[in-house]
Amino acid sequence: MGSSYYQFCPVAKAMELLDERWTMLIVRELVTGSQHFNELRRGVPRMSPTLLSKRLGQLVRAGIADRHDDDGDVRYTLTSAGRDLQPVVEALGVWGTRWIGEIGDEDLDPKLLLWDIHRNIDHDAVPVGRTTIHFDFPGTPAHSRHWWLVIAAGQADVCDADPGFPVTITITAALRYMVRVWRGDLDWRTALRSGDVTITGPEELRRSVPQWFTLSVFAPVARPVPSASRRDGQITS
Amino acid sequence: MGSSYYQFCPVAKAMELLDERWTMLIVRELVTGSQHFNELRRGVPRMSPTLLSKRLGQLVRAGIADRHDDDGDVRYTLTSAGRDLQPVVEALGVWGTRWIGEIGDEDLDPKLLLWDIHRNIDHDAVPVGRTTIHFDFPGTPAHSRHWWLVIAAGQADVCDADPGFPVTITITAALRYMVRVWRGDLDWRTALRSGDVTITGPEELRRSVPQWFTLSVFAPVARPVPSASRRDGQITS
DNA sequence: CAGTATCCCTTATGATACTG
DNA sequence: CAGTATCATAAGGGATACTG
Repeated sequence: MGSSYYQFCPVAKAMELLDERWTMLIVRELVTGSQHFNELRRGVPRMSPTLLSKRLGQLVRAGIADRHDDDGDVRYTLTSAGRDLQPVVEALGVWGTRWIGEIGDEDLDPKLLLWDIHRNIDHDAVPVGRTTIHFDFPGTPAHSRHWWLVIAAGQADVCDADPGFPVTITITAALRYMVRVWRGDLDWRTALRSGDVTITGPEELRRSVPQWFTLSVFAPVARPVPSASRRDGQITS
Repeated sequence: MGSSYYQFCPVAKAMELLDERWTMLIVRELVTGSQHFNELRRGVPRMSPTLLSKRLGQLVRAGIADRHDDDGDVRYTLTSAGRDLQPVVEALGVWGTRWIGEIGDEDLDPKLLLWDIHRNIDHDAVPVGRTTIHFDFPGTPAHSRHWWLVIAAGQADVCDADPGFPVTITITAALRYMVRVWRGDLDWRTALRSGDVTITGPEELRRSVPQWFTLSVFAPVARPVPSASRRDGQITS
């Protein structure tokens, strides 16, 4: 539920609804456009379905989301109040981008990365016809090392098994580097020049590959100047 | 600690640090300028000192706050990362102001209201010399019905007992209405005209009283148009 | 697809009292 | 002033299996 702070301050009233674990991530997913239960789940894979269900119920009761059941086709959408949370999500993302650059190994989830990437393909930049991109993350455990992105007809599908189509382009990179590129911590040019990310395939395509992907919306956020001494860090206690 | 979401998304990384109960309220207090432990406590009176202490430690470890101990004089201040949270606090406050207009009786804490008001006196608007404002909240339990604000020499003090000075002005209102004025849900003019708030004292002063107070920073926030049907509400489950 | 049903268990938090 | 110490309770949340 999010128990009360017993304050009339609007920040407190807002946090009563929003400060529970996972809640803002679900709002983020809804802002991003996910609507179906299992679609939402993919954005918060470590959350149990029970808890997701509970949180969605809370968001509906709070007037932030609506549940539409059109004959078995259930969708969750944001209400106007929910849509108005976008600035909050953005402010959080900007802050997180600026001040939490250190990502732990446990945070590097390839499935989540592919899920993000597939939602942000620039279909106008990708060649017409079917394009199959093979991602190879050396250093990542075998079962999640290889991924395929099949792009066709303005649609993109993620596969964790070889779909069998001829591979157009292969992108090879330690998962961490690919994530850094996605987040905008590292730009394509630098990553490619240093060899931390490698693109394999026909010369004439290779150059345009970076344009196929629209990176994280937070990628363009200006990083703080690395001042004299700063302590970064997660809360560890 | 705020356990991990195991996501590289900056929103998730930010919420790992910020989504624990009370944390954003402490950040709000720090943004507002409170520094001393007991000063911070006044802003979060329902929080136990143990928990406040713990949260402050977490904020320090997270690089959001600094603890300065100058010879026993302990102060907490925001780091540059912490100061950069102001947009987040503001976005939350704006959202809360727009979408959570229904304040429960339990949220109407007169002490908190006076504490807020006293921090936001427009000393240039208040008469020179000593000004004593008596707040009377009929309907509020006897022990917290009467409050005094003593303003002098650019300083304001809150008293829950009669300080004995001659009262310059008395403001009488149900606590709820005074809170609504403070939050900007109700403007002075309307409140005075309807009689929900009454100002007693010398005619020439009465008119200027509203100018003495700078209301909540969120008071000017535009409220959403009250559309056809909307369900407001707290999470109640 | 869209959730429920259980079960367990840590831990977060509230309340209160005390200290250098 | 600036916290610690202690304690007990509730509940929040993780894991897993199951259902119409």
